[in-house]
Amino acid sequence: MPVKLNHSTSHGPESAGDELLSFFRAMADPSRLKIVGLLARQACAVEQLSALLGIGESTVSHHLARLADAGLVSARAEGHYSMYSLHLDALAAMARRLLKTEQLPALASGIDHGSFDRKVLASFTGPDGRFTAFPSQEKKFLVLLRHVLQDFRPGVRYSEKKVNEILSRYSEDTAKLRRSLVDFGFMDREGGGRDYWRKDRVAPEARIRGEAS
Amino acid sequence: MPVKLNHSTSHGPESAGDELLSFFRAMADPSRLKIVGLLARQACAVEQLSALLGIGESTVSHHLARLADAGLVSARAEGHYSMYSLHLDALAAMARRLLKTEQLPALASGIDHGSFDRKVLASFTGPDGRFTAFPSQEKKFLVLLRHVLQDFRPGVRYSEKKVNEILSRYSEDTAKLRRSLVDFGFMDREGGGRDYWRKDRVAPEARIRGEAS
DNA sequence: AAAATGATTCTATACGCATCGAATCAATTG
DNA sequence: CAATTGATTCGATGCGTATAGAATCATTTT
Repeated sequence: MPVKLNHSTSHGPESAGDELLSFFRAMADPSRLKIVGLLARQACAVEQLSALLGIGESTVSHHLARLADAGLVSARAEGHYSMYSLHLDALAAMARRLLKTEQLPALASGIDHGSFDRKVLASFTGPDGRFTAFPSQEKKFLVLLRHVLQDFRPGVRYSEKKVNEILSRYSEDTAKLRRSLVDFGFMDREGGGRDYWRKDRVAPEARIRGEAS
Repeated sequence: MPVKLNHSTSHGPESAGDELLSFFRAMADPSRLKIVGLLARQACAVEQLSALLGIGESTVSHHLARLADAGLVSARAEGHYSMYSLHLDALAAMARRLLKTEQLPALASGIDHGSFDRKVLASFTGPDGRFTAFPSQEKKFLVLLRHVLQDFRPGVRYSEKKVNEILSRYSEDTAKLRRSLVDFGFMDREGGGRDYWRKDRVAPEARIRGEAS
């Protein structure tokens, strides 16, 4: 008897795509696809499906159990037989999920979006925290810039001397870092370089704290 | 470089569900589902996906090749990178297919719908072609009735004597066969059993030939 | 009650494939 | 040109699972 399991009982970090995953795995088999096709026309018993597909009854039973786990079919006893029927609504629900493209990124939930940055930083910083080199790839260079930017507080004005002091923690080439921070829009300046400040690229509530280093 | 293959070039008995099958198999993996989720937001390079997913670059390359085979992603060279992007339209096309329930039975194309009948006949007929027993299951008994019905021509009237003669090829219990043929609507009769004829359950063009056995 | 039958479970077995590491390729940077 | 780097391919390994057959269970028929 196929166990009915749904209602993800929240006993762990159930990813948003887990339901979709079991759905796809249930459909990712030629025999099961044919079973779905046959059950779409009419409910069938195991024996009949076995004859139609040309595979053993035990195999069919196994496939049906798998489809039932995904909530796609269910059996009801009818006389001596157990007739399996397709749940068209469940199938349609999954299909509609795929059409809502705006919530497709939820499939990537549980992804650590900082892991790439961390990997890049690990490659280009020594054990003292200073940069060993500047990556040639712009995408990775931006990672370094965002990293040094964290030493500047939003809403605080820094003199060029102070900026260089902070940047010198990471590299001797403070000029390149300073210029790049402005070029890529991470910082802005006034008076031809007298004052620098971090441009607001951060969530509003993070601006409350006004401390300077 | 992922090869672009579509337009099923009709080089064989391509089952209607083959496209769907490769689609499902492409999506039936947790890593690939996450890749789809990430690419739904923005195009990515292999290196970045590898870092985000925490799996090797070679593995990611393999997964992307699989998704590309299913027509779900494609790569375009951008500088030194090859940026992979998602084909939202292909994904939507598959989803819409699942919603058209009336053509779901096409998934079972290539199924021999007579195999069940043949199996039943083989179980209940001896080498001489006569029935060894009557199946107790109604569904199987109907198979036998349809079988003997083929010895009667549409549009021809048979006397009860002639009917019994034909039925006696299969079983001594001609009365049960004759009565069942009428009860289940395969044949009709007139004059309280004087004349019998096959009821028209067959395609119209098959009625043209009027021969009697 | 005994026999038959449809279905499920159990046990192997074999194939597919996800994964990694190494080798290779291609393009860029120095 | 040499070195680096991103990407792909290749070889090997381990896990998952599709499948068949035997055993078991439950129901029905005789």
